[in-house]
Amino acid sequence: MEGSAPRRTRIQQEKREVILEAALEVFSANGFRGSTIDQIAEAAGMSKPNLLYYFRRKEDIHETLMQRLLDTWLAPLRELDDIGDPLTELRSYIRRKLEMARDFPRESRLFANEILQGAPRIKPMLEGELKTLVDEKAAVIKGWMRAGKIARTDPWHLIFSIWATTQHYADFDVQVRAVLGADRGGDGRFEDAARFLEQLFLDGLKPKG
Amino acid sequence: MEGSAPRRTRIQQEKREVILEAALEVFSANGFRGSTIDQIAEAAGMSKPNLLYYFRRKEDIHETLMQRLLDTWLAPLRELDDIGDPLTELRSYIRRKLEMARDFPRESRLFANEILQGAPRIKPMLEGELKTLVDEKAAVIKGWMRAGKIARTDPWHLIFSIWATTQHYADFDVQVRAVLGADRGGDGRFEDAARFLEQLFLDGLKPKG
DNA sequence: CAAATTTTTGACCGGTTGGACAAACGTTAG
DNA sequence: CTAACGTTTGTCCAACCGGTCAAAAATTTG
Repeated sequence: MEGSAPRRTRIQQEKREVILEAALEVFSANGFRGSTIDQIAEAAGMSKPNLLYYFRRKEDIHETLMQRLLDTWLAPLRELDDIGDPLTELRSYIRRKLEMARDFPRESRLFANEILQGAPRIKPMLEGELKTLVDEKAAVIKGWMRAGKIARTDPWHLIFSIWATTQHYADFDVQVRAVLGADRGGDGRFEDAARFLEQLFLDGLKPKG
Repeated sequence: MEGSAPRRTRIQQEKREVILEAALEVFSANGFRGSTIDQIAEAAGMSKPNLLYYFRRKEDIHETLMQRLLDTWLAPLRELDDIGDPLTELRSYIRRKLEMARDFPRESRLFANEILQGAPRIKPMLEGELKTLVDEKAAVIKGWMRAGKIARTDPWHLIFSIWATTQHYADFDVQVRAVLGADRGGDGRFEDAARFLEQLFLDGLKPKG
């Protein structure tokens, strides 16, 4: 267990926020090893030793960032609710995830970076908390299938596909923009994506008989 | 333009292959900046100066790796053919991409790493060669839609969704395994994924009326 | 064989990086 | 004022990292 939360002055709280904001910017753009304390300190508008007064090690910043991220990151899935129309629930889950990709791309990339490197720092959480949550929601989805509310398929892979398709617009943003080009790669791309994903997940590609 | 290909001895060709194989392993696991020449040299079974005799700079290794990757990486999309049944064509494209995620996960992660960092080294290729290819195939898909062979939707986002869902099994492998757990996270996960994706892309989630 | 060429290595270098530290600075309370 | 406490900075260090270099070892060529 971790000891009780340390007492902090007002300045400490504020400066720590500034540092975390700066670190999110730097880490998500360069990865953990690709980022230097100096870069974060400069982005936070303070000297390196000053930064190290608030976070004693580079890893502490990353760890704090990751802990906060995970809470908000899984919130949409937690909201997936047994009551309410199944198709509507799934549709709004997809929409919420896509909105997060649009509004919090740095968080998405930070997470993607961590997973890509083999999740050295958060593997236990993936196998514990995350797995539990997904299993729980998979059971909910299975219930919908048994009730004939949605087509029978694999709930786990369904969740993976929602993660993959939505986060793609944050993690692979450069590629998406490059391929769509100047005209279609503007702000409208998220609405296009939302329309497409809704159709894909509800109706698939078969032409309407 | 680049000068003509340099003449190379047999040993040079072989050792360069060994180095590239080792570098793929190291780069895909740690990213470019997270990898050291020493790590690659050790994985290749040679000393650092010896490795630098074959590739004069760390970036040269990465560049060579990336050039090779892109050819094989886009091969499945190039094969997407106008002749033949549209749904069958798309189904086998998805299958091929999923097989690549299964058989070449390191290549997938190397690519993902590059894109995540903003594609500093391959952006021109994304905006040029890749965009051209995707636009071309999007036109093919649009033809299928006009002919009523598949449902009308956005071809570009359709391609994105295929990339996202298939590459997810390589790039986010740790997470997939963690969530599926010991029993379902084994070799069978790719077959489960194939079945799921086929159903998703063809029929969507609406229950059969 | 010997000469020429290619390959391998140990030693080294300059720059960067994460982090330590003590001293200085600022603020607040008595 | 002064003492106590929190904050900031300049300096420094050891480890690491990409890359050089000269010289040795191995291989190829004449």
